[in-house]
Amino acid sequence: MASKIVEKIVDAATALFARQGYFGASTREIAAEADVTEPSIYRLFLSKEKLFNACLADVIARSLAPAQFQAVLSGEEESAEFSVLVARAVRRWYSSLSAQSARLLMQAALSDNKAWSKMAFDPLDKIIGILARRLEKDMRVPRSAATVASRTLILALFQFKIARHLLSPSDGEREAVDQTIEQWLDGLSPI
Amino acid sequence: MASKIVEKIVDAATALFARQGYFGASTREIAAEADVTEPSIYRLFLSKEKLFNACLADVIARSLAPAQFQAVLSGEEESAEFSVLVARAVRRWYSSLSAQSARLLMQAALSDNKAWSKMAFDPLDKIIGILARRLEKDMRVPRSAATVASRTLILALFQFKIARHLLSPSDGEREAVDQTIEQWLDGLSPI
Amino acid sequence: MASKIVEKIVDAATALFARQGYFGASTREIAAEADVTEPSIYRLFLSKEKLFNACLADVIARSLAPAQFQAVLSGEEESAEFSVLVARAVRRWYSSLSAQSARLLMQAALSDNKAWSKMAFDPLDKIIGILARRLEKDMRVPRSAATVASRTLILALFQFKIARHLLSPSDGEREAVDQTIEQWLDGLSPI
Amino acid sequence: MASKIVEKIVDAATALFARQGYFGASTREIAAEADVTEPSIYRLFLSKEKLFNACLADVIARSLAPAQFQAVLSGEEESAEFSVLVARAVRRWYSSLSAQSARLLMQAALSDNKAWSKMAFDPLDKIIGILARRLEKDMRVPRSAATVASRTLILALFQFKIARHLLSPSDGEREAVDQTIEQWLDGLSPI
DNA sequence: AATGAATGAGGATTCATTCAT
DNA sequence: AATGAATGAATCCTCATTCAT
Repeated sequence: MASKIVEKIVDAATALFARQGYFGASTREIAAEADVTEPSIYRLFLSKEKLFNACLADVIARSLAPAQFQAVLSGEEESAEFSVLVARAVRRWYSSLSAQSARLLMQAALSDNKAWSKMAFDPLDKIIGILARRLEKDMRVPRSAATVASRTLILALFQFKIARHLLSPSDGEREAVDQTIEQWLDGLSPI
Repeated sequence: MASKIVEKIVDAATALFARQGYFGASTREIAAEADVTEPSIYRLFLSKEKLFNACLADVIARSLAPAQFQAVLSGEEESAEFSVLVARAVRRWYSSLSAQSARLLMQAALSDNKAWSKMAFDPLDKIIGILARRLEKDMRVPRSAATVASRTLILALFQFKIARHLLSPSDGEREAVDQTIEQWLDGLSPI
Repeated sequence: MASKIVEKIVDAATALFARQGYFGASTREIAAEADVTEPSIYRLFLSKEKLFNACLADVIARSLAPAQFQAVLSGEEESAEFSVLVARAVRRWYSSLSAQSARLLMQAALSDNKAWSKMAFDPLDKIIGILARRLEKDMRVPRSAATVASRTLILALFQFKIARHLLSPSDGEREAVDQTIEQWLDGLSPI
Repeated sequence: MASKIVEKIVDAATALFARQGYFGASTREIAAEADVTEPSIYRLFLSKEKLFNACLADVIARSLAPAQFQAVLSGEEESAEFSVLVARAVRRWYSSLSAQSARLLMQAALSDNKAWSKMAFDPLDKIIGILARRLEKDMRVPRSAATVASRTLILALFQFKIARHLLSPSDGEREAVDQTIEQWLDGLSPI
């Protein structure tokens, strides 16, 4: 299992990068956390930058995959009501995203590295786009309004994922998110 | 004017911390950017941590001050319609917040330092609370729903401030925000 | 053919050592250049030092072999004039020495390792000695003068081999060397 | 005396670079030898490369300065015989060059860095040129022959400086060099 | 009040070498 | 015989911080 060590390193690095940022996490720390020597990291990832890249790609691949969102939205079960489908898709997207992943994405987004911030926001952008198109089609909301609405929901939830423990520490996350989605659906005004 | 140099340092440090994070910005860089020597920084701020603290406090003081938000909301001009007041307050809060400030706040929020993330989210939390209480009172929205709604708007706008150039590079920021607020007001369902 | 790989390694290592010196050339580079794995190098040469030794020995064996110089000098064709023989011997010695070999020898000569610098200069010393003895015998030049003269020619040519492209980049190497030898022969003053 | 430390570092570095080459001498060693901390080196020289550069420039400036050679050659004392002037100039040039300097120059010459090998050979080239022009003028030796002759002498002596202890360990350096120059002068054939 | 010089600790990265397989 | 993975030590260099002046 050669990939076992790759996984160990990516996991450790993701955790540390998410918590301390790119510059705050040292390769030494990462190696220690992954129970691996530093040169092993360099053999497998060549540089700290590329390791960060790998973590970012991993997080993106395993979380908010737009394709999956699309799939859930266009629902096999055509019978289901529109609002139910949307709620389900958004909820799944949200819960596929661990707090740690969200933090790593945000670290990437804030970094000086253009490629990384693009990588981080791209999936959000795609999700927003998919959702907007669906609103446009099914609720006859004008495109621009649909985009604004989608953006509001997705950005709010993304930010909430990062900040929840500070903004509503007592409430359950599940309920808070459900309420947010529901309320948002209620507010959608078909024309 | 001893405070002239304090200001220069805080400005330079804020810019660098916002862009590169706490660990990514070195005191050397900061000193160079502020056109000051490193020991001057230490004389005035004692440590890098305390300098970051000062930047954070400065940003918070000059941006999203909850007191101001409260003031605008409770409006001197009582005659004004509720929705107009809310829109105005939110818009002012949003535009008081430079992209750089938002990024610094986010850097603080993401940092391992509990005090900093608390400092960063506290004003958001306060704004959300103020807005929610107003919704409750004036629109007779139940407290819980009011909080959810307020949170959605504020978090979405905050995130948008950071990400705008990546999420809707073509649109004007002004319009996008106005639309977001308007739409949100439309969706508010009084009971 | 186990020796095929030995050869590949020695060739690659010689090239790299000649260009970058002992410390400047890494075993990794050498392995890559030789298209071989690093452990193979260690199996065959035991250490980097011993590999350098092997390269040095190889270069010495294949270039400025004093025995050959001696052979040419004492010439099978006894009839040939003395100066012709000398010119031929020196020219052959010179052209047996590639620029790369000369550089490797110089790297060895400059190294802190006494054994290596001795190894590098030994053949030069032998060539000088042989040439001097011949001058003494055939031209009745006193031993000391003969040594001085021989040393001048050999050292100049050796240095020229290393520096030619910087010292007379336009001229052909062949002509420059021939001229040098000729002129030197002309200057020899029999007593 | 801010320059005291610069001098200490350059001296230590020159010694180590001359003996062990650019890659063989570590900044740690250099710092220890100079009785200075590593960061001090970096404050003053910015990088190891630039430190080497400084050493090289220093050696060149203090040794084989062509201008000085020229001055001696064109001699204030016009009365002096040509051969005496030449001998004196060459002897001075030779003795201005410590063995350590010669080794550093050779290390530079052998390095992969084009700029360094050029820097190292440039003064030799200049000396050769000056000497050749003088031969041409005063001894009516054709230019090409003059260059060849000058090159032979200078390269031989330069190489001898590096190798003497290995090539004529018993003789005094002084005598060996004097003999070389004398013999060379004898061999010069005016036309 | 201000600065140039200094420093110990640590940063990322690569080294020569060895061990399983 | 050959290789991919591993490792401890060292590489160059920068950090936050302090000390004289």
